Amino acid sequence: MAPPVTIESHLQRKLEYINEVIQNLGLESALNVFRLEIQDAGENPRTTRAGRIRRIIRNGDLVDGIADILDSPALKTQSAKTAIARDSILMDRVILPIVCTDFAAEIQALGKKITAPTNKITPEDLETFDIGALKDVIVSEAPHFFHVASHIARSGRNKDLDETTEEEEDTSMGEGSSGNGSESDPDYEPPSEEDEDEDDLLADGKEGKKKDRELMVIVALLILAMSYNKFANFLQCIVGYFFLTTGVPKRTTAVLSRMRITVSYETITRAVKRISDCLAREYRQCTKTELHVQTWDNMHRTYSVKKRLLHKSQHMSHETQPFILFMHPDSGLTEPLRMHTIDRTRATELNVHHFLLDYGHLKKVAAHHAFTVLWHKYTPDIQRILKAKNIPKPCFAPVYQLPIKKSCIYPLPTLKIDEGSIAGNLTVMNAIDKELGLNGDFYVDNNILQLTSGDWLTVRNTRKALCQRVECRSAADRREFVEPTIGPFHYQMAAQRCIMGNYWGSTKDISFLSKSAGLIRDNKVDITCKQFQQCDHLLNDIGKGHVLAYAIDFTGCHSIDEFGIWMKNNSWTKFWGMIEEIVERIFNPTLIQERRYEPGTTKKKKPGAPLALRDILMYQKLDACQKEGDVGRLEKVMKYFNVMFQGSNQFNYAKETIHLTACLELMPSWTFRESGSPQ
DNA sequence: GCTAGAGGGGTTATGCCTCG
DNA sequence: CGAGGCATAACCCCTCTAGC
Repeated sequence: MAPPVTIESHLQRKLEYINEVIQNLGLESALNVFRLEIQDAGENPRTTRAGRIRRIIRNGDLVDGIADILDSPALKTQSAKTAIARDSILMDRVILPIVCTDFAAEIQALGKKITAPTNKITPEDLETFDIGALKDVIVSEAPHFFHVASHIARSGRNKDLDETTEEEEDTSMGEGSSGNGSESDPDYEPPSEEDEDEDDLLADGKEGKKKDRELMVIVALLILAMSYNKFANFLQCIVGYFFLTTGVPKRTTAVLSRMRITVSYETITRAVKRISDCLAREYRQCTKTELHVQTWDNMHRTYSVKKRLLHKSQHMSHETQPFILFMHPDSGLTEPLRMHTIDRTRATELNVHHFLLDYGHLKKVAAHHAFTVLWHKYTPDIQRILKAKNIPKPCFAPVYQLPIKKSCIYPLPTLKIDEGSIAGNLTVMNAIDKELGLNGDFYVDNNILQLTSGDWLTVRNTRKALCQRVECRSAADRREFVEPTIGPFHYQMAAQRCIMGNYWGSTKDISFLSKSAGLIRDNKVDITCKQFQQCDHLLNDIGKGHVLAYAIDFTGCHSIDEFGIWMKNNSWTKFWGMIEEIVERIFNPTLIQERRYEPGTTKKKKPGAPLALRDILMYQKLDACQKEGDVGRLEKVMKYFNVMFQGSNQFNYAKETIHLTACLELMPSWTFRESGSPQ
């Protein structure tokens, strides 16, 4: 079939012809001829030919010669590759050593590129860590090995790796190592298909849980690289840092470091020290020029230490943990605040009308939250009735929404100071200034307003400390530049405590929170609200339950199933009317009174589910507007809790809410009181 | 029944050795 | 020559048990 070979034929055709001739002789490949010669030389060592071959092997020409043969265009044909791959002696004795030498060189070269000396590592290395970038390094430094490893892990199947023509070793290795991979071999195909099925199953069944074979290959290669060179520890360093920061026990790290999945524990601590030094330098630099908020809070720990006391007994340790907060670079808030942006004297204008509640707004928000509860339970039904009327899903328009950006937080070294006292607070402020390398004169000279933050105790003590200093001579000593502000999170905690205190009650009454907590066997929740998250979940769940209960009550249904049927057969007007009715009931004082007392008497009926629902809906709103960054709504809902705090024993919060209202509405030269969303 | 101390589990710091 | 890892000291905490 093929054209006859003549002297003018193309070189490729000539080589193919030689190949054909060798195969017709039953010798399979040119390399096989060479192998037979070596064998022959072994059997008849006294011949001159054997001596020549020994010399070739001794001089190292053999490897070069084989490599030349492998590089020859003749071996680009599939039949030649198959011939080599099938020749086990040739594979084991000749090709494998050549290939392995190349692979070792690749891995060593790779090792030089991924070092991360732990006393040179920087925070940027951690931030910019990207497994994709590591893969790029691997592909550029160890392309052949990566190719082979991908083949073994069968991660590169879908890519057209088989089309590559530049490396014969790999293709032959790949086929050779996966069981003489030719089409005729029956052992080869079935596992492949089975494997593929498993892959599909994984992809269908568990979304996002598919095996990341490429990642496995990358990690395997990086571990191999570390076996040559312990300094090739980039990935291991990152993993180790992750372990240390997530509280993995040292013994676990020790085990994994033996497998070179991480570096050793000592190395990790060195890296952590180095990183903390870097960060300290960074925040010291940034605090001089950028807007930042100094936050601190106290930590009480009980120590049971023998050595530090004469008698072994528990003692309380008071420590303070300061933080520095920077705004996100994109938020546009990087300039420090200046002194003239606030006018403290305007606080005297504070009047009772600043605390009047906007009931219309609160009702609207409550209706929205009640709607959300029903939406989550009856989404298809509500969607259907919305579609029938062709109206969009009601959503609450933000009042004044700030863009939510992640701020940058640096923890400062923990101070052995109790900030519970006024003097302690001053000490904390001085210690922070010392840590940052700033002093009072810096703020005064640059006309900078320094924000501090914390819980209400911190804020109160800071302010009292400032009051004590009012007689100092210089502005720097008076610390006039300090403006304490509160974090809404502590506000929410106080609101939670207040609600819990109001409705905790006894375990005997079904409408009290303690009964509900007991019913679901939630023993982490208590009246002190030590477990914020648990209490949060309980309040939200009870809020949902109350909304549903009200809805069932209003529609005259007797069970939740009946209400489900009602939801299927109603109109939008009836549905929304029901929600408005619920809100009206919980916000109307007359209706509440009627519910609370027996008609015409002062005898109390069962206490306040409507009030509890109202407070919980307001609490949910407080939570939601914090999450959405809606300062306008926050301001309105804070007034609701302000009134509540005034009647509670949360004295600090009662007082500070008033102060906060002045801070928000009167003192600054800017305002949050725009109507509607700024965008 | 109480208590001191042994002993084991665990963490952190540091000196020293090895190896790239 | 310096980074990484090992061995070890120092320390804390908890539990168990012998001895009173």
